[in-house]
Amino acid sequence: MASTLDTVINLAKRRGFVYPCGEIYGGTRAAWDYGPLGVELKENIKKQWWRSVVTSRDDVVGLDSSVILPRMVWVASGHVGVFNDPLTECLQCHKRFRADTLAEEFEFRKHRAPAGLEEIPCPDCGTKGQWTQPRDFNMMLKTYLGPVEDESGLHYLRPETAQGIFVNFANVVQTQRMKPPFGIGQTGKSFRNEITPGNFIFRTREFEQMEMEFFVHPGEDEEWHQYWIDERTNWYVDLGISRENLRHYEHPKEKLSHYSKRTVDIEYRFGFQGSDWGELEGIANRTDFDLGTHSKHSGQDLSYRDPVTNERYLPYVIEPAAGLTRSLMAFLVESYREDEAPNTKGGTDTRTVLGLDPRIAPVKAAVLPLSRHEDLSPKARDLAAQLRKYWNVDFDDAQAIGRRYRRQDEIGTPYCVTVDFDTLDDQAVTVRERDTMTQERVSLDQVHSYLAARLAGC
RNA sequence: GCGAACGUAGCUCAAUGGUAGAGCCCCAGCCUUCCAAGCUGGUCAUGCGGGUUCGAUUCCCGUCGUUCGCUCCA
Repeated sequence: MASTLDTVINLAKRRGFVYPCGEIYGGTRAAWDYGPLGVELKENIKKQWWRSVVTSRDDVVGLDSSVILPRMVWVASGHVGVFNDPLTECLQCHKRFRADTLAEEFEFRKHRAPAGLEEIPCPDCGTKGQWTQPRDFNMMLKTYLGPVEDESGLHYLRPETAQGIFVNFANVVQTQRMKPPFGIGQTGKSFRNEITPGNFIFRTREFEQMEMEFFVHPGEDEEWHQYWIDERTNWYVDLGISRENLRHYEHPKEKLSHYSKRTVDIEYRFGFQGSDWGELEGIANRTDFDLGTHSKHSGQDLSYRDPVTNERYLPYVIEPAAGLTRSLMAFLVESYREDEAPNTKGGTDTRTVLGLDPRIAPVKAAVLPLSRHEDLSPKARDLAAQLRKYWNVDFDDAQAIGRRYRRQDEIGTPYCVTVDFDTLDDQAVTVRERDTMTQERVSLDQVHSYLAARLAGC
């Protein structure tokens, strides 16, 4: 019995949401391309995020910074140090460990130092000193700028979009006259050399983020942290994720990232094998770490002076950092359902439906002539062309009408507009709603306003 | 990256050291056709590269990919 997750992955590939990258050459590991429907869904989610976090607020502005930043940015942020893990492997059981923590723990237990790897037994199988040469695993993708491939041209692709925001903090404060509490939002690609990518589009080396850095007075960080945890959770709920499939995960103190004082993840019940839950978004209190470290390394004072109180301080940062492609996967899993629907033979059939919120549905409406007929198809094409000025609209006159409804249900199209033989007389069409399967007769010149009322916010 | 298992149409599954089949999907046609109907016809596959062999999808090697584990995280 295939899990819902498997079924959804299958649907995503079959209907043109997601394709394996470079498939005709055998594919490339953990990279996926977004097909015609996938890119619509992805852009719609991004648009809703941008609207919710940036443009609908007077205290957040947007930004689009470079993927490749000066190398010093990553030295200052700690990524060059922290993302460099020397790993060693037990030759006996092939388990991998960080060489430095292995040595530290061993020394701690034995109360003596320093320990070489040759004295350390494998924590898993106990074999002593059978280790491979420790090798650096740098999580950042490298590239070389300029014609000569040497150290001077070494740059990194960003592992998070956040740093582009921090290094532009002073620019935004100055040019937009922003005062804390305020935020800077950004969406875009990030890159991490994950050791183990997988779970479909859940963990890929190239991925898309929706991040916002919210700068607050150091005394107000904890309230704002909670505010954004609630705000972001509600966003998922508003777009159709049920609360019981969401949970918060509080990072234990000892496992926090190097920059974080407190981090809470919003997790979704994906239904992975092993553990059901997977992270959608991390909401971190990054304190003044980033502005502080960039002040130090750049020599530019990034503190903020309050014009009223004259207080000068380094703002604390609350960061809701969401994975766009992860949420796309969550919306697919959440909206997938199989209904029983009556068929022409008096029995019932299984109807596959993506119950996507109209705001993120890839196709907003499909125009379907009842049959491929010389009087119907052109009329339907005209209507589709009109509606296409406002939304992404499909036209389909192939095969039986019932089959076409089902095809649209499967990709989450909220409305189907059917042109039939009565249309030729009464100048009206049938509008069928996806979830209720109810039908309403709407005159041709009213179709746009009828749909506009129901597709508000799209 | 390492270890293990697995790679046959878009999907689900057959078969075989000697012409690779089916169902579903898809496409075209018929039908004044409102929920995957019917009828007729059609497209599409042994991941890739070597080797053994008269002949390899089948056996062997490599590679790429998938899944699970180690690790990391949006």
